[in-house]
Amino acid sequence: MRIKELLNQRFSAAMQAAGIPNECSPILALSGKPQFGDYQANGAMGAAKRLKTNPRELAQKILDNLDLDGIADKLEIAGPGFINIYLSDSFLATTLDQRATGHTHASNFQTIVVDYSSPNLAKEMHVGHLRSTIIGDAMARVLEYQGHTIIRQNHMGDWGTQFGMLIAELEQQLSGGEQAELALNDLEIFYQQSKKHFDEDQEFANTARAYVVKLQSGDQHCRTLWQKFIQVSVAHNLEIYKQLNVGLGEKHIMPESAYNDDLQNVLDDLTAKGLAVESEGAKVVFLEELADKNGQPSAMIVQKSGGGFLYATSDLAAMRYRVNKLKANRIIYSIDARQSLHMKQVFTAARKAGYAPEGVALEHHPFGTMMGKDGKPFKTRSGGTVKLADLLVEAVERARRLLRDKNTDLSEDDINNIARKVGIGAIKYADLSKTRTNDYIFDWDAMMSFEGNTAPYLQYAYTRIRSIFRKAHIDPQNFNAPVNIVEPQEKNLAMKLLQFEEIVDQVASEGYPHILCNYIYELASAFMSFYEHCPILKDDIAKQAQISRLQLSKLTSETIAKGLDLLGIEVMEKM
RNA sequence: GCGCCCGUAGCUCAGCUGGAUAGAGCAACGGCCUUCUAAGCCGUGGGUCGCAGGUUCGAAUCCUGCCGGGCGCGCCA
Repeated sequence: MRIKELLNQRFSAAMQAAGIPNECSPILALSGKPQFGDYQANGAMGAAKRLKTNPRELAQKILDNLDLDGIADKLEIAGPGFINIYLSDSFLATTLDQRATGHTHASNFQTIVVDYSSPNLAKEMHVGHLRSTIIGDAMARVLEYQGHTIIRQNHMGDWGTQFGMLIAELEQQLSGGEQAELALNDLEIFYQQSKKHFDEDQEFANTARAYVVKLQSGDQHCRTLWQKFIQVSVAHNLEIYKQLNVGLGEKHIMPESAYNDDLQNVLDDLTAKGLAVESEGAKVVFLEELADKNGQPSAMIVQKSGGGFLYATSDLAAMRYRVNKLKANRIIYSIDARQSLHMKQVFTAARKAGYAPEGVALEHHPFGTMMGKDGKPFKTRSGGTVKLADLLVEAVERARRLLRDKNTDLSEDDINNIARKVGIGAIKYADLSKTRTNDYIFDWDAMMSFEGNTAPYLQYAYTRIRSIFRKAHIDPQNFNAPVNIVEPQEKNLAMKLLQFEEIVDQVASEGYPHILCNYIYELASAFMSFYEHCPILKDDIAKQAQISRLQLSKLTSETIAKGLDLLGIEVMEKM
């Protein structure tokens, strides 16, 4: 049950009964301070302005018509017309008791395409791919949890100009007796060698250019070399996803090349509809909807003067596929904020061309850049791009060192397993916990200090609870007891527990995972405080209080684990 | 030139359709381990919310203009 929703309904009914027009919302919010109750309704003031009456009198009129029997045990009007709501302990306890093991699904199921990660296969994945990958994955998990049908789409870049260069390089190395596996052992080095040849060797460059054309027109020789390369690169990416605990696999790959045969069709269609016109030798879609102040329409090139297609074209082809074949109701693009204009263009063109009818929601979920401690884009000490694989290895290694320093009870196997979950979790959480639209500073020391708002703090809260149950020889899965709220820490924890579903709803609709992070952190903090103040297994604890506290602990552990799971972060029994 | 985003405590960040005295963490300082894991808890200090106007009962939040920073703008993806 969503408490806010319940209060909203009750207040709306009361406002209607008080003769307040429906457009006026009760404006319910959590109270910022204990002296203002648990929740507050701030709608009386706005409604009073509209009706030109006294806000406090109107608030009283709302209260006269309000039925919160068994929910709140105190209501008060404060300040200019705030209504403060004090929830009753028994209501919170009963609501927690009634909380089903499952959860409330979304009321209207949708088919949602989430386009994320989408690395370029020409090189190894680097830190620039991290945000799309983990933010998109978190969204997919959240929406899946709500019961929607989620189709993950990994729009891998396997079709650019650079592939001519890469297969020419591969051909040369293979003809020199090199094994493909060995040549492609380090994709980054391979790319650099290839680029060097391309820049320094005229003949090689010509071959490379010719190979792009041959590849795209289906030449078998080029196709075979290309597949060899793609295979290795894809395997590398899949390994990264596994390391990251990201739900992307082989079946989610829908690379650019898959749309190759449809690009001409898209262009023909755009031309037939009068959307694509010739301009300076290229085919361009001019969008008046995105015109600047001077009336200059925004231009999106869909075919180069040489005849080649661009990513705008394949994005439109992908859009048609997702709407027509995948039957998407909502399409989410987890893509860098720097591509905002491009996304706007694609969306606008897709609407005009009828590829995405109004009923299909198109959402660009942009994110900022990962910065170093110096505030400039995150690079290695020598100034190169940081490979994702290296980043993950370092995270796990740092976590392992920390575990060794802190604890000697754990076996080597335990340490390795926990270090992976802690290290990877720390990286993901550090990213997901920041507002995604802003740039953020990547700071090893901050995220690995494991203090405050970090993944390890949340994981630690979880292990503390598991430890209690181990000590009590109780299997939490089979444990169930009525909640009884006495202490303020118990109430605070109960309140937080009951907010989980509405937080998930918010993340699902708005697409900001940091809201969920903040919530889990507040929940874990509430538990830590409860843990310190409300002993559970001590001898002098009354049976009723003990089982109630065990129940609160159990619900907390489940909620933390589920919340972290929606973010793609794992928990462990000990740490 | 045009367009988008950002500016909140020393640092990193929250701040929920405009709400009450702007909140966390880190760092600093002071307490709490023979008692369920101290990766923890409790407390103290620290902010002209970039600047100036405007809208109103009320503005970090909305509008306008400046200042400062980042990014993008037809043949790369």
